[in-house]
Amino acid sequence: MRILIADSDSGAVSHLVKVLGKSSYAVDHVKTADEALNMFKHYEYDLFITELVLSDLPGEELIRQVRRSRISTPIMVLSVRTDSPTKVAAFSAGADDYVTKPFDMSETQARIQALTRRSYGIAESRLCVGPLELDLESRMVSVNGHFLHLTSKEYSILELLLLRKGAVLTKDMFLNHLYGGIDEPEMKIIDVFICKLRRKLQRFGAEHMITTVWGRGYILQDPAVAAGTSASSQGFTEGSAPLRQAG
Amino acid sequence: MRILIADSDSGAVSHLVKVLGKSSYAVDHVKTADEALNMFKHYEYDLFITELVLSDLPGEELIRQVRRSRISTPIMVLSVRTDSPTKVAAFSAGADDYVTKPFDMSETQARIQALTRRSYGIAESRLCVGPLELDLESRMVSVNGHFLHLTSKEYSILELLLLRKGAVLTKDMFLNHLYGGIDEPEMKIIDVFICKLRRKLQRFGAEHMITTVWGRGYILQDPAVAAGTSASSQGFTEGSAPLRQAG
DNA sequence: TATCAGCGATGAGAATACGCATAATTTCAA
DNA sequence: TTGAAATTATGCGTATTCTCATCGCTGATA
Repeated sequence: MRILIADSDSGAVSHLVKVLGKSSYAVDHVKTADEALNMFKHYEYDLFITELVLSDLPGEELIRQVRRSRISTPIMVLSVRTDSPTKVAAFSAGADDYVTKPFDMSETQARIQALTRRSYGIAESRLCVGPLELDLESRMVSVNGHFLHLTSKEYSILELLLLRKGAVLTKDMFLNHLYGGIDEPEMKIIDVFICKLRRKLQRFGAEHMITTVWGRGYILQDPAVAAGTSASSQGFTEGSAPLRQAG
Repeated sequence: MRILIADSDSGAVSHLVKVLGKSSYAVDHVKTADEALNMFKHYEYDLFITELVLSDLPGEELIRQVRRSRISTPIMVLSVRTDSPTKVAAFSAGADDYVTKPFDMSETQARIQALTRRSYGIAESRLCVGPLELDLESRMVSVNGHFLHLTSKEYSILELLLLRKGAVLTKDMFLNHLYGGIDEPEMKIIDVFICKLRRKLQRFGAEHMITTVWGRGYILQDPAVAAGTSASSQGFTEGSAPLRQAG
């Protein structure tokens, strides 16, 4: 899960950055609107958190520019200003949430969670596919009722697979989901993690859930459902369900 | 835009109902969780606003039940409770926003707008022509319900054909779609892929879908529909239509 | 009808991607 | 600081796909 934070102040926000980092969010932290816009040019984010007062541009204008660039990433505003007109202006510029400083850490985390899952069109924090269950909040993963011990990266990969189940995900997408803009490792590690994930899933009887799509990437499917199709190596249900929940 | 509000208290909320009604939202107002669940059975909403304290069920439990019914409508909680654990619990049950009473009307309206505007514009990822179906997300292709195993390039070609169905596509277009200008192989390769595609489609009864336009390129059509229509649809017509089916 | 360019089909070698093991490096808690 | 776990890098055998050369055929044109 990838977050961009634009904030010049280094107080409570830097604490937030740390907390999020430890929750295995990939956080990029910039100090100016210009830097933020630049990051948006190169990377995709699941959430953008911004101050309203940045040195080079009013935050509200920044939000407007982001939206004008057709970036639909959810935006959370963090600000000391509590007056209603300011809030309304932020929302109408394109913000999705507004949190006033000083903020309560756990509430803010909950809001961040709500915004990120919503950006995938998902309403619940528990995701299921066949025998596999993943809870976005507690980061617990179970297969047929057995809880798996996943490392942070393994979890992140499985998380993305579940958030976008039924879609082919390229290694680029995984890299983007797992790492901050700078110093991404080589693409080849993704298949190492996939390999490890598969083995852990298999240990409790969840085989053939992660399918390789040659030359493209990987896709997560319920093997029980996919089994119905004979001729192809990668089956899928006939007349299958809509891939995205309305939201 | 359709909104369901569950609230037993008739003070500020009834004012909200009025205001929203005037803003051309269609608002249904119920007083109990039971009524709310009943409404969800019969109607679809773009937003659900609920109190946390309802006479028959804790609001948090109501949210959970809604989510369990696979209803992914955004949920806003309105409550007098301001403590962080309560908020976190609401979010984790599946809420998308939490507003404390007494609430500021204009801010709340802005939040409502932020929640509802996201429900627009969900892209359709499935393309169909006759017996042929292609899903852009999962890259699955089926013919008469049989799933095909296509290689990466084969898929890309079929994808372009479907995205621009009914139009003549030149080999240049295919090359550009497949290689994006860098390291392009010989143009002849397109023939090869088209040939392989045709054979795979044929295997499951989809014949004559990809038609050759001599000297120009290829076109995808539903054979059942195209039977009557000659290929005058492209503005490329030079006398009689030079169409030929491969055998 | 002759001629020529475009198309269909095939198969084999080249190129590429993948799975997995293992090794090297980093991180983090004790 | 040290040791264990996690992360990253590398290497290689295997599997799959891509590409090209080739040949026979088709349609356009004069």
